[in-house]
Amino acid sequence: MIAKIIPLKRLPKHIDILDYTIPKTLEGSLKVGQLITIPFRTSNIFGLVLSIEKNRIIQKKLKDIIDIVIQEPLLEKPHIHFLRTISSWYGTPLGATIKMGLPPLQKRKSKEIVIQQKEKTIDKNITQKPTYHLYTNEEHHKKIIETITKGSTLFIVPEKHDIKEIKKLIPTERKNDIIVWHSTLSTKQKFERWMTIKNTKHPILIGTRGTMFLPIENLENIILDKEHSEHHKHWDQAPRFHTKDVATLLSSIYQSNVHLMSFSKSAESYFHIHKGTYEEQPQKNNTQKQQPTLLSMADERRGRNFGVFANASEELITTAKEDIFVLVNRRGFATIAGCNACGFHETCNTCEQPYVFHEKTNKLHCHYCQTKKDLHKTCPTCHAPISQLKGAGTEFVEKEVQKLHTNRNTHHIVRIDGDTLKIHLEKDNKPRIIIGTKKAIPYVRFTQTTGIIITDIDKQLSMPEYLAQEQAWHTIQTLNYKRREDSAYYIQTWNKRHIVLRGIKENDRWYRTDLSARKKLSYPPYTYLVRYFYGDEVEQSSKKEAVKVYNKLKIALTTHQKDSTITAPIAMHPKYMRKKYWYMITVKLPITSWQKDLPWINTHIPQHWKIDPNPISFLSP
DNA sequence: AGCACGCCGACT
DNA sequence: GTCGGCGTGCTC
Repeated sequence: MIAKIIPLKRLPKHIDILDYTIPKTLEGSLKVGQLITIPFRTSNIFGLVLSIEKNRIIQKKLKDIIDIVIQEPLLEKPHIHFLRTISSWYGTPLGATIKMGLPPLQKRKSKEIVIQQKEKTIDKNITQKPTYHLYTNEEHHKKIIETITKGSTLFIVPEKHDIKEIKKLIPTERKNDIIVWHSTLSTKQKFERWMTIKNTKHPILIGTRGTMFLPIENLENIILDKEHSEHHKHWDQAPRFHTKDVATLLSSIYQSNVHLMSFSKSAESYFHIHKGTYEEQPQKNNTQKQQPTLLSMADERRGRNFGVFANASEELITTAKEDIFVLVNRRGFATIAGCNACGFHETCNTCEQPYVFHEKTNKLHCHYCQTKKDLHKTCPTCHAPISQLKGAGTEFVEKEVQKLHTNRNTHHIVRIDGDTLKIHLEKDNKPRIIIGTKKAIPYVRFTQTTGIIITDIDKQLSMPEYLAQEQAWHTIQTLNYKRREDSAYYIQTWNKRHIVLRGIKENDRWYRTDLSARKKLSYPPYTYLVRYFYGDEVEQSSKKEAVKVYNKLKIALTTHQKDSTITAPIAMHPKYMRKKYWYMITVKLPITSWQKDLPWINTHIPQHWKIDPNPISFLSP
């Protein structure tokens, strides 16, 4: 008798399943899903039993399985099937993917794994449509959670700090079933919690995206909260998955109900609700909070105000009795040195990213390839003096706030952005003015914040990304959701008539416009997008490789008559990153068949390429 | 990926 | 005759 074994070791994709002979002594006790030890090359390693085959002719000499580590299988068959699908979608080696569903394994510690046998429940065999819940306040949010938290439930939140908020909303009688999971747990905690999950009948698992790989059998409900958030995508490293795609797969395997919820509906969900692929839970008459006030910067200039803040914003800052939050866009767009006369701005020669001006060194910095350059005094094209372009960064805005507060000392003025390494907040009762990027939002005390200002929404709105508008929309809605009812909320803009800003008054307007633009360009949600990218130290080699794979893929797609389109290789943005030049190819698959098309296309992609299905960015990694 | 194997050139 | 450097190919 032989067995197919998945070696639990980081190995290349093509050696994911190996055959071993089953020694007579283990014949009766070997089971699918068991953790075993196998000889591999010169040492013994862990392996997982994938299948047992009784009548197969053995062609070549195979090695014997050494021993069974734990009698009770670590993973159930459906869970192995789930992880194999993940491996085929995201091109991750099977052994490494299986490990995502297992506890941290150490040779000595593995003896401590104790698994109680659980009785099997009968499959329901009906998969319902995903249900959508839009909530307008935390009370409403809590009510929804109370009605759907039945049996074993998986809560996926976009970020770690969202976990404690959900914990508060779980009905009291179910609080004992809560198990929290996130990537920063220690090895010991992960080990213990993995066993608790395995041995709890109806757990309520709350965690970030990695929680979806844990072994919850008979999963009844999958809930994705803040469904609009870009943090639902694991873009960082392989497998580059989106929680929505993984949730759909889980629900098809366990026949679980999928619930999507948010206070700000994603365009994708809007599309699915109207198409009927999602069922929207009817809204009770929940009062909507008043939307933000738009402040036209063009009008301010006409009124001879040339500052960063509109007059109303300035008044808010100078008269504040409690906290104020000033949201400024990302640093990269902050202090770009350029010419106000002709629009010239300095870009890095290697990666084509705009340079960022740093006052400390008085030089231009490229934060992608770490190069520095002296600042031109005058514009090389039109000889006008070079200045810092409008749309100031957090540092600059902080200085402006300090100016407004000279000799006052009523507030702590705190800057929180991607550069701030340690966030230091004084514990005293003195009010704060926080100047920060989106990263600062979790540190804002919304119950004592009486004013919110977004200084430069325009930069976000004009980014060359198909999701840029949507992200701006959700940022606006997030602050509106979190803010105190009686607080002031200002958005400064140069373009009051921008479609996103018009959407503030006519809710559906932005959704419809943005979706029709996406339809014209065959972008998601009308197609399923997959990006493949490749990096090389030599730019020409990277480009050549991309062209080669593109041609190969194009032939494969046409000969197999796949209903998919492919775009010619383009440089990524930034194209030089981590000492490599990056090129990419994108493929658009039909939304009805991507699940089976994706693994097929992946087989045409060479080893060292990165596979990124359902990306949140079109140009950037 | 990581390791063994083998081919070849240099050196005791 | 032996040591070691690196290119090739396999892992059950």
